[in-house]
Amino acid sequence: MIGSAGAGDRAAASGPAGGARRQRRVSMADVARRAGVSSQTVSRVSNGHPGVVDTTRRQVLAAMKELGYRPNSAARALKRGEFRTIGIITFSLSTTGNVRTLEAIATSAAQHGYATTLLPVAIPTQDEVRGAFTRLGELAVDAIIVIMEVHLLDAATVSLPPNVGVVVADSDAGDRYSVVDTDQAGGARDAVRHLLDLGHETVWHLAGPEESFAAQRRTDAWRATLQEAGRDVPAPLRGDWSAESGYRAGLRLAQEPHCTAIFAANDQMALGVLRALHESGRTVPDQVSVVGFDDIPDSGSFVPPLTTVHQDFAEVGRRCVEGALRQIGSDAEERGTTLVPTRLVIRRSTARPPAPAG
Amino acid sequence: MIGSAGAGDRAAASGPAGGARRQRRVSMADVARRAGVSSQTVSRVSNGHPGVVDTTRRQVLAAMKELGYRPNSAARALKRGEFRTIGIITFSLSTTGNVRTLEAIATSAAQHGYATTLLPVAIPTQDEVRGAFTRLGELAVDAIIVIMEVHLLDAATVSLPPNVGVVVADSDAGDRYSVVDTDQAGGARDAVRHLLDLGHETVWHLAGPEESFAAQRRTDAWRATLQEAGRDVPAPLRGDWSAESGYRAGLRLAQEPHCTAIFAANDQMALGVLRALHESGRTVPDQVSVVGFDDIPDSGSFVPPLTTVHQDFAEVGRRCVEGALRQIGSDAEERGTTLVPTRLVIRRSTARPPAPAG
DNA sequence: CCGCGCGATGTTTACGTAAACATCTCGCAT
DNA sequence: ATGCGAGATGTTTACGTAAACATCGCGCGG
Repeated sequence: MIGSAGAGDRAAASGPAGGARRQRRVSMADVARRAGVSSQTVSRVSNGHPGVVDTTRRQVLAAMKELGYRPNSAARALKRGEFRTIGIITFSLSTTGNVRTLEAIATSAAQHGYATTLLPVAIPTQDEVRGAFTRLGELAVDAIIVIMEVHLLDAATVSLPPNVGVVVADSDAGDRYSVVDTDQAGGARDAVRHLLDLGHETVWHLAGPEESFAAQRRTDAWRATLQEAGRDVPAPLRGDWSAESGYRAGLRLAQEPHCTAIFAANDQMALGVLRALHESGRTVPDQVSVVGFDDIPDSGSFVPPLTTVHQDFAEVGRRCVEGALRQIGSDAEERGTTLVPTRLVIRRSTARPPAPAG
Repeated sequence: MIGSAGAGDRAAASGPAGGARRQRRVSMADVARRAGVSSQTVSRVSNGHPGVVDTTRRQVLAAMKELGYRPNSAARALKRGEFRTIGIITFSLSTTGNVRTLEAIATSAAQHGYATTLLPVAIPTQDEVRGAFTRLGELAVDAIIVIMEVHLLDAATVSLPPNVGVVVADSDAGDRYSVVDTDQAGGARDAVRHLLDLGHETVWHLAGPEESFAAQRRTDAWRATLQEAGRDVPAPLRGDWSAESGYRAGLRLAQEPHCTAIFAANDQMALGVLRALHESGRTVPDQVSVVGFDDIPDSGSFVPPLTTVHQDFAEVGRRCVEGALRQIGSDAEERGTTLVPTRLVIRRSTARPPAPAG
């Protein structure tokens, strides 16, 4: 109702030309004229400032509605010197973790009255990243959240806009940036201990790609946990996070007669491992136990439902935003790493190892 | 190098205070002073306008570099009346399709020099959607792309900013908006025909949620294809896109003795169906064939690898951006629907039906 | 040899908002 | 009764950019 009335008014005002959509926007001055007040009063109403008597406020609000007034955020940003926007740099959104973190960031930012500008970096080369930062520098953002391996960010650092804070998710650059991350090590340790507690002699590992710090930390914790327990450390296999790479690795693991427990660095690769084991005739969990990492929504529907390490991506996103806003507020750079705890979700892909043959 | 030099200069200029990050930004006036020209000349250089002699241009560029100048996009947007930004309204990013479309949109927009502002709508109520549109109206966007079921958009329409074009993905509102969508009907028809061609008597259907037009269209096409072929149309089951709901439906389908072919409305539900069939002792594809929809990256690693309908989300995203830019350029609203074709990917979850028992 | 014209550059102004400052109008205390 | 102060509202100005308009200088033709 309201909206259409406004539209009607404006169409009428635009004269016989009609249909033109890009006529001048309704400004505070227009509202002020209509309401019979000054534009400053309109501004006060618009921003909820005190010191406007109730009758006046109502008049202004009425005028706003009639005209369909919307604040011009460009002018507002220019005047205030801030954009109320957070920029997000991210790699491809093909991994669940990135997506869920992104979603949480956007949601959390919105709750704080901030918009989010998305800057995907198609190819993870330093040139691409630097380009993204350059574009961000020209963009209207008050802070930047980076969801990516930070070593690709090094060369780009120099072109970082000097006035914006940076928060990095999923990285180890706590010495240079404010980092929010899942407690990869703790999660991996829980996964390995779970398998050892079940009675497995050792745990094989399907690692994520070399360039991922998250993958590296999971691998390190896997190795450390085995060593602490005095177990053999089998050579880890390496995948690229994809189910397909998990499948290939799984085929090889299926050939290892002593392999009774596998810790895959993410759920998608675990999915591939499950398929490979299934096709190789090795049953899960009776002959081989499998643990994943992430707890993606589908993992409860794998065959069998996957025991995995739950990551609280929402919390990661929330803390990223908090960190970004804190930096915006304080004008001071932050450093250091915040870890978000994980939780082991035990389903049906893990069990006690089979009784030793012979 | 360049960046750090600029930072050094500015730190020096800022005097002994040091460390303050939110000093005033370098403006065109600063650059102009440094280069010994007028700010208008700086503007011309900055925007690549002709009519600046080469030596002057070089001086200006040098001054920009020295000072670390970055255009203020707020002022630019205010002056130009456009933001070079596309707003994206989307539901939760839990479905692969939305995510991949989003990614394609952001990438494509960036290639056209446009930024993308993300506006997630947590709860798909009309109030939420309207709120999102209100926020977008205040946001700095030249066009809006909506990735959601459009009927939730109806009530919000009235508060649509009058100057921005709207493109909708995944909807049937071609009469009111410019819509880009996957050819749901064609894909569903291909899936069903594939199963019929294999010799199945009929095809059971696990539909998506009622409120999804995509789901509805897939269901309609499934029914129509069966009817065209003169087959029985079993009552469709309904899921909510999740693997878990697919599992529940799958358990019921496993009880149907005549059910030899299942068309699930998306891959995730198909995953759940596969698990349910497996646990019920019905082998895929020997006893039951299953087809999904989407071709998510993991579907090739399901057990067995899933035959599914591939959606070209990248193309959908690209066309959304093209449509949005066209509307920005022409100041005219567009309507009508653009369909992006699908492709049936045949893997190993489909086969000829088992020979009739007895 | 002078002026015309064009290309290069400078100056003015407006975009819409909101802070800072100015003014105005009451009510209340003296 | 009157003046003072607090609260309500109006006026001025600046944010950084870029269009529109103004000016300057130089080369070339008459």
